[in-house]
Amino acid sequence: MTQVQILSRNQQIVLDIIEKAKGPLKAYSILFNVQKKGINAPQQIYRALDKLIEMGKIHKIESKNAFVACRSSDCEISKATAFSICESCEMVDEISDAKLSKYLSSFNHKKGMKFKRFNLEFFGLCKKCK
Amino acid sequence: MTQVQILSRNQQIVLDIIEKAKGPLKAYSILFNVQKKGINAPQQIYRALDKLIEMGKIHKIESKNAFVACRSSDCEISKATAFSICESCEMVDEISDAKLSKYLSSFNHKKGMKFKRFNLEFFGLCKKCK
DNA sequence: TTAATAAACGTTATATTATAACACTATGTT
DNA sequence: AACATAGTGTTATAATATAACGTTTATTAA
Ligand SMILES: [Zn+2]
Ligand SMILES: [Zn+2]
Ligand SMILES: [Zn+2]
Ligand SMILES: [Zn+2]
Repeated sequence: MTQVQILSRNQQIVLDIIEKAKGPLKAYSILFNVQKKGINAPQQIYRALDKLIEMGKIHKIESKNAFVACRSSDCEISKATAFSICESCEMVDEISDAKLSKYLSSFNHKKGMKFKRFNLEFFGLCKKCK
Repeated sequence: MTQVQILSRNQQIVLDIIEKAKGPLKAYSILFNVQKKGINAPQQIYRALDKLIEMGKIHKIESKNAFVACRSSDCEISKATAFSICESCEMVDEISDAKLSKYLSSFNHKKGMKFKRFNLEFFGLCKKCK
């Protein structure tokens, strides 16, 4: 019974912007885009971002300090994320590959760690930029 | 014929600190540690860090904005990096697993990207913290 | 060896990313 | 109503990173 998540006003505003964007968005660029809607401070953005990440609605691209909407509906609360990132045009694409995900999820480091989560970022040139 | 890399003064100072550290170091914590050696500005740290990363002597842990020394001598110029990160004690351990590395290096995203590089970060609890 | 080129350095200033702290408001439960 | 929880708005500040400029040192090649 997956309950429909109800978003707060600010969360919805921030999510809308990220979902409409063609590429990853930075927190302060989101902020500038929503000032007309009465959001004035970074805190309001970062709070919304945190919650949206928790819910798995968006992901943070760590190497870019930027945020993208989750495109894979089966992406279980951001526990296993993979992205391809173009080093030329900055395009980011979420990778949903069941085999990859399974392979990594079952990977256990020898030294005694049991992983709860991973994030994988591939870098290269996209089709367009190649 | 792998030539011995000669490091500049500042690069050597920064590398020494990172290599001696038990865990990942932040740029500004490196800075505070080397002020006695006459390094006064963030630029000097960041420049050294950039070069050391290029050389594959250190890696950046993207999710922490912190830097660790490379422990795997065969880590080819930071093209294929994987880490395990403890969410409790902040410990970071570089993973050298030939199979994993091979698997990921040969992974090609469907949408036409040919990857040059990847970075993988696993999160969980280390032996000690479990 | 000297001129040219590239790499590293030192410094000041500034941009970018992120969090702390506090008072207030809305919402749902007992 | 009393309480707890989540969200909001705001001001201030911390932490991370780069721009720009001029100088110095090392490397190369004429
Ligand atoms: Zn996702
Ligand atoms: Zn591209
Ligand atoms: Zn390495
Ligand atoms: Zn630990």
